[in-house]
Amino acid sequence: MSKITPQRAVDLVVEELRHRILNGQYPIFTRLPAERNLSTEMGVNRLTLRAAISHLEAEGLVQVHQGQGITVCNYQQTASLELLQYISMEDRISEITSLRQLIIAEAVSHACSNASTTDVHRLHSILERQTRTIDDHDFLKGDDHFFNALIESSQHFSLQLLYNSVRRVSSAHPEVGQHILNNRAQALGSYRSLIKLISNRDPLLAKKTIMGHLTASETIQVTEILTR
Amino acid sequence: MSKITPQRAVDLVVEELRHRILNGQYPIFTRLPAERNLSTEMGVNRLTLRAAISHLEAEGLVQVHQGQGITVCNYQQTASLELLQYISMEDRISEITSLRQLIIAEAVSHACSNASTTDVHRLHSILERQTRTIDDHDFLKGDDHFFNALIESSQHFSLQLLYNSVRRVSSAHPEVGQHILNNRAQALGSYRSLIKLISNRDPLLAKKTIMGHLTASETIQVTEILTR
DNA sequence: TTGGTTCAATGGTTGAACCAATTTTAGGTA
DNA sequence: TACCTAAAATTGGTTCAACCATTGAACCAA
Repeated sequence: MSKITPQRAVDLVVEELRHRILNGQYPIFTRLPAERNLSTEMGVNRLTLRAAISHLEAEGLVQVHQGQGITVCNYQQTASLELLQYISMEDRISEITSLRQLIIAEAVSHACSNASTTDVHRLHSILERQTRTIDDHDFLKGDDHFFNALIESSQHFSLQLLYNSVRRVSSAHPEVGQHILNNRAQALGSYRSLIKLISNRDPLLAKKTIMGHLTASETIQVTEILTR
Repeated sequence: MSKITPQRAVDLVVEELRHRILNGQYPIFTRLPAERNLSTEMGVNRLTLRAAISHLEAEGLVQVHQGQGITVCNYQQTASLELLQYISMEDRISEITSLRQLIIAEAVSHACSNASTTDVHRLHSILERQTRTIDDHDFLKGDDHFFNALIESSQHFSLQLLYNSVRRVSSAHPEVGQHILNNRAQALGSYRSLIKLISNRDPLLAKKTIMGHLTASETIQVTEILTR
């Protein structure tokens, strides 16, 4: 059960400022109001505002220079994937799902080389549990669990970190989760397929299969693997 | 010319704490010393320490709960790619280069559909300039410039953000840049190839070419395109 | 044992003050 | 007028001391 902690003042300030920046209220390369003015306007102490600025700095949204002020970054070139959590994706949902696909393909490919038999068993047991999961929320948690386990078994640290961002972005945009729920059967099928591909231990074939770049003969081969 | 600003106290604290966390001096799931003690130990005011904590929180390294303390996150599951800037990559350099490759493949594929003729001209002119660039540092800047332009022309916002992280990680690890410099001719050749693939406007073929997943007939086709 | 109260520890916030870097302004000089 | 310089104003950086809010543990009473 998640605890509902009333947000800290600093969090509210972070959200408000982020919102203003992403809305263009504080355009790129312009300066924010001076700390003293901004803190007064937002009804918090200057130090609270500064903690918020420190946070936004870490997100790549602003840059601070003593004596010069706080400048809005061209975040398209400074921010990271984390930014997607906070912007409306609308027609860009496909960007995330395709990115996710890309990551999975790469992860499975590496898992073919690096996954232990324990890893494979773990994936099987998660799949098993998912099969019996009815509740929507639980299913999404299980789905995340599966892919986390998959990526862990690839032993690819960079992919793991990348997937962390994708996961957060996904959960910030309910459409992504809904898409999974709308295709449960397909999801369960893909779990099974991915596990089989990993068990087959052919990195290149796995990648091609997931990305759909197969030749005719490869297609036959894969069909055989998946129906085995 | 980059200005050498003496680091702020808060930056030094951020670096020190990050170092302690990544070194395991503050193990995962354990609590940091209380703010009052930690700030005293580090010789800064509690508020300066708090600004640093706010930064580390944004990086996904710690979690703060009032009355409970500051807890070190299991950053393998909470941090983003940005973390790679701060850890020794050693044998993981290939992870970054392959990730970069993956991004480029996806970007070129999208550029095939979305790049304007202006974009292509721009890529040509960057390539032109790179050909005449001698200085190592300038070459790396041009290289970055080229791929930035490439990814911009893909009009894939998520990829752009992702590439931002990869760029920062790369420049944090000199080996990556050195690898490029050691293969200049190859780099220039790949620029040329990528431009041609984009001009050819075949997303799937471009992707397969870059990822090396080609059939015999496709190989012939690509050879023809690249020598055109 | 259960339930509530108290208390100590910890983070959250505030106000005022002063330091440091930068920009702007005012004045003077050529 | 044009340019340089020094003073002043602006802006972020840091510190101190105090108090608020939440949490967990210890304690006590039913």
